[in-house]
Amino acid sequence: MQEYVPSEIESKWQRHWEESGQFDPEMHPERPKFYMLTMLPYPSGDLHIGHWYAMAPSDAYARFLKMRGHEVFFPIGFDAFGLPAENAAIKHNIHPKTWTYQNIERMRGQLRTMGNMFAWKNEVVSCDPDYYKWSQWFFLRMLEMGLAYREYAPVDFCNHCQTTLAREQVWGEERLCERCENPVVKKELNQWKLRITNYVEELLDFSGLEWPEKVKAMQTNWIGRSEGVEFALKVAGHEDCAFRVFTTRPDTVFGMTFCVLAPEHGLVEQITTLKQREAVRAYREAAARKDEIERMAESREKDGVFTGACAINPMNGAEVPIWIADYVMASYGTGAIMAVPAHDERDFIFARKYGLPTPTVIVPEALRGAVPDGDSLEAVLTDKVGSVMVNSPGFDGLRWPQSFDAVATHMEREGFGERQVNYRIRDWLISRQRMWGTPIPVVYCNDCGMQPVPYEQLPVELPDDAQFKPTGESPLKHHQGFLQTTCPQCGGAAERETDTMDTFICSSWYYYGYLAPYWQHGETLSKESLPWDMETMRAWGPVDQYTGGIEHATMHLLYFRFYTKALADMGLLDFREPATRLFNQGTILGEDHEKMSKSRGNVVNPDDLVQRYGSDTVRMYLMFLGPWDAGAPWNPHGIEGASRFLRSVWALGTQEIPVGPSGDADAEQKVRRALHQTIKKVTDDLQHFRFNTAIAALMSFRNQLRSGGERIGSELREEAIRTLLLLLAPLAPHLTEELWQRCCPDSGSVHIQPWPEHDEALAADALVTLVVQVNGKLRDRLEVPTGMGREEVERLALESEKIQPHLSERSVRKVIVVPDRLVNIVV
RNA sequence: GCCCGGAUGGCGGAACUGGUAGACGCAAAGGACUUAAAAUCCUUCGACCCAACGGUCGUGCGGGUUCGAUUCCCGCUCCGGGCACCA
Repeated sequence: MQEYVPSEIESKWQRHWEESGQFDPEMHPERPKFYMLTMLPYPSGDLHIGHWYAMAPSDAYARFLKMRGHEVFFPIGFDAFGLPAENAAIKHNIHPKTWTYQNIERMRGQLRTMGNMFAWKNEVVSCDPDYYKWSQWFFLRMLEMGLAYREYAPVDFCNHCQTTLAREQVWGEERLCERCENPVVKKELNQWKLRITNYVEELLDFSGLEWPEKVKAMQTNWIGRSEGVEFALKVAGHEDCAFRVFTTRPDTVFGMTFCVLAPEHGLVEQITTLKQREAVRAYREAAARKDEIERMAESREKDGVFTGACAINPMNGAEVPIWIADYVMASYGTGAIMAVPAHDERDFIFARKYGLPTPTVIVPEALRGAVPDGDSLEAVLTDKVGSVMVNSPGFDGLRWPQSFDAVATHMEREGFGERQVNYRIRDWLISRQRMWGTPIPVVYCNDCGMQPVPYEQLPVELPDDAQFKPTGESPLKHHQGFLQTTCPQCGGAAERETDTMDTFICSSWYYYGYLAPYWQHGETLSKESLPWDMETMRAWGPVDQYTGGIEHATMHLLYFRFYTKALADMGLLDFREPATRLFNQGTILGEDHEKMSKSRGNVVNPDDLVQRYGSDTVRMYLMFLGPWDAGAPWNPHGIEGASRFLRSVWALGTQEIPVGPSGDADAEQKVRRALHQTIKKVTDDLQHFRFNTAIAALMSFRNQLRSGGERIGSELREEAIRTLLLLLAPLAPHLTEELWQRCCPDSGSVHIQPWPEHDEALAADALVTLVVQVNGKLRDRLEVPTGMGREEVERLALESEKIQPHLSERSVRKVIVVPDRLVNIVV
C-alpha cells in the first residue's frame, strides 16, 4: 500500500482542474444555474485561517451542488483599493499599485492551495483601471439620475486615517472608525454622497430573500423607520415665524409644556430675546465645542437654555416656552421637538431640572377617570398600547391607535400638520481624502463650476508616479499632472476632484463584474455602453447563495442591495435584489478563545498547516469544528482527528482485502443499511450547511466499514468505498480525486460524477431499540422488529424481567407507547 | 435602556416536529505491536454511591406544563453581538 502524501497529490489536481477548465461557467440549458458567491478578500498579502474558514465550506457547497446537477459559477477576485496599500507606500516607499499586485500574486498562490473550484478566468481586481472605469461610469449615471450629489455638511472624520467616513463606518457609542478603531470627529466639508435614502422603503422589504433574521433585523434597525406626525408651531409675537416638530406621539400633544430646538437650529438667533441672548450664545458655543472634543466623557445630563420666546400649541392655543438643548439632534427629524414631560423620560428629566409643569394627558386604560399625579421618573407613562387620552378636550377617552389617527387627521384638516415617516439612515457619504481609490470623475472649472468628466474620457486614471508624504495626505492634491485639466464645457483650465470613492463602491458591484470579463482595455466608453452582456447577466444573475461575515450587515450588505436597485433603474439588471440566500459564517478564534491577532500571538497560519497536513485535512477540520455559523476556537490537537480520518480513507481506498465477491449476509446487510443511511444524512446535512455532522456521519460509516470489513464481499466493499469517495468529494476534493482515478479511471473527475441517491427501503432498520421507562425513568431496553404493534410492545414491556421489580406492589395506571421509540409505564 | 443570539463532560460539539442526553472528534488512562519511538490497533472515559448487580444526580439558576423537558411556557443570572438622548 502506498502512503498518503497530500503534497504529492494536491498540487497535481489543482493544476489539472484549472487546466481542464472543468469549473469554468458554461451554460447548459438543461441544468439549473447556481451562482455561488463568497465575499472577496482584501489583498493584505497573507491568507488568514479566517479566509479558509469562509471559503473552504463555500467551496464544498459549490462542489456538492455541481454533483447534484447544477451548473455552478463560483468566482473569486480582489478588493484591491484601500488604505493599507498607502500606508505601505509611505513606510516602504513603494507605489500602492506595486504593493497591491505583489500581494495579489502571493494570495493567488495561497488561494490555489485551498483547491477551490474557483472560476479563475473570471477573476476581477478592483484597482484595475478596466474595472474602476465602470465604477466611474456608474457614478456618472447616478449623477445624471440625481442619485449622486455634493453637499456641504457636518461629516465624520477619522484623524488617524485622514479621511471622512460614511455613517455606517462609524461604530458604536464611542463612534470609532471602522478601519482603525480610533474615535472620529465632526467636520464641515463638501462631500459626495449617494442617495441610498431614495430606496429606503424597498430596502426594508426582504420578501423573497432567505437571509438570516439577524441581518434583516440589523438592517431594519439601521434604517430606523418611524411613523409620526410633523406639525408647525407659531412663535408668539412673531407673526411670520414658525418651526416644525416631528413626533411619533401626537396623542400626547395636549401635554406639551415646552419645546426644544437643537442648538444649531436655524431659528434660534431670530427668536431669542435680548435678555436671553448672552446665555443662548454661550450654550451654543459650548455645545459646538462639546461635539468636537469631549464626546467620550459626555454625560447624559440634560441641560439647556430658555430662548425667551414662546410657541403656540396649535391644538389648544396654549403658549409654551421654547428652549434650546443638546439632547435634541439637529440631524434627525426637524431638529426640534414638542416636549411632553409626563410621557417622555428625557423631557421629564429636563422639566424637573427647570421646574416646568408635567401634566398627565394619557392614563392606563384600567385607571380611566382617576388621573395619577405622575411626579416621578418611574411614573412616566410611555406605553402606547393600553393608554387612553385624558385632559385633551375633544379627544378624551381615545385609545391607541385611534388616538394617533384622530389627532393626525385633525392636524391635517386644520392644515398645520401631516403624517410623516422619518428614517435614521443617512445618505451614503462616498468621498475619501485618500489616493488609493477610484477617482471621482468630475472637474471644477472657475467659470462653469463642477463638470462631470465625459464618458468618452473614462477612466480617470490614478498616476503611477505619486509622491507619498509622511503626513498621510493624499498625493493627488499635489500631483500637477493629475490635478490640472481642461473643462469639458468651456475648454478652459480646470482642476480635478482629488477625493476618491469609498472602497465599498468597488464591492457594491463586483459580483456583476465577475460576469463581465469582456471589458476591453482601451475601449472608449459612452453613455450607451453596457458593462456586461445582458444575456449572460440574465442567465446567471442574481447570486443564488452568498456567504460572508456578519460584520458587513449594515455596510457592504446594505450598499450591495442599494447598487442592485440603482443598476436595475439604469436598465442594466432585470432583478432588484443581488442575492437570494445569505449565510453568515462565524469567526474562528485563537486557541485561547480570543479573537486572533498578531499582538495576542494566537494567529494560526494556514500555509504551515497545509504543508504539514495537506489542504484536505485543513478543510475537513475547519468544517468539523462545529456549526459553520457559530465559529469556534482553534484546537491545535484537534486537526489530528481530521488527519487520521483521511489517512484511514486512504487506507480503505488503497488496501487490497482478499475476499470473495460476496460475504456474510448479516454483515452485508448492516453495511448496506449504514451506507444508505449515510447517503441520506450527508445529503441532508450538506444541503443545510451542516458540514460538522456530515463529517461525523462519514466517520461513523468509516468505523462500521472497518469493523465489518473482512466479513463483506468485494462487490459491496467496492460499492461502499466508491460511495464514500463521492460523499467525501466536496469536502476533501484532492484525496477523493486521486482515489477515484485509481478505482474508476475511465469515468472522469470525481467532481463531475452524479451525487449518490439513497434507497429508503435499504436504509430502513429491521430492528429498533425500544426504551422502557417506569414513571419516565429508563429501566430497560428491548430489541424489537421495526413496526411492532402497540399491544405487543406493551405486553413485552410489562413482561420484562427488569421491569417486573418496579411494578410490584404498585398498580399500572397508564401505559404510553410511542411506536419504534419507547414505552412509558405510569404506576 | 431596547433588539437579537448563546450557555450541554477536561475540550470542540451531537440530539429529527417533547421520547435512550453526551453522536463524532480531541485530550487523558490502560493494553497490543515494536529493541525503542512514531504511526496503527484494542479497551475505558459526566459526577457520586457500590465488591458487583445496580442505584442516585446531571444540559447556566428558580418555578411551571407534561406520562416524559437540553427541547415548550414564566421569572432570573452570566456571556457575545447590534442599536441608543432618534423625539
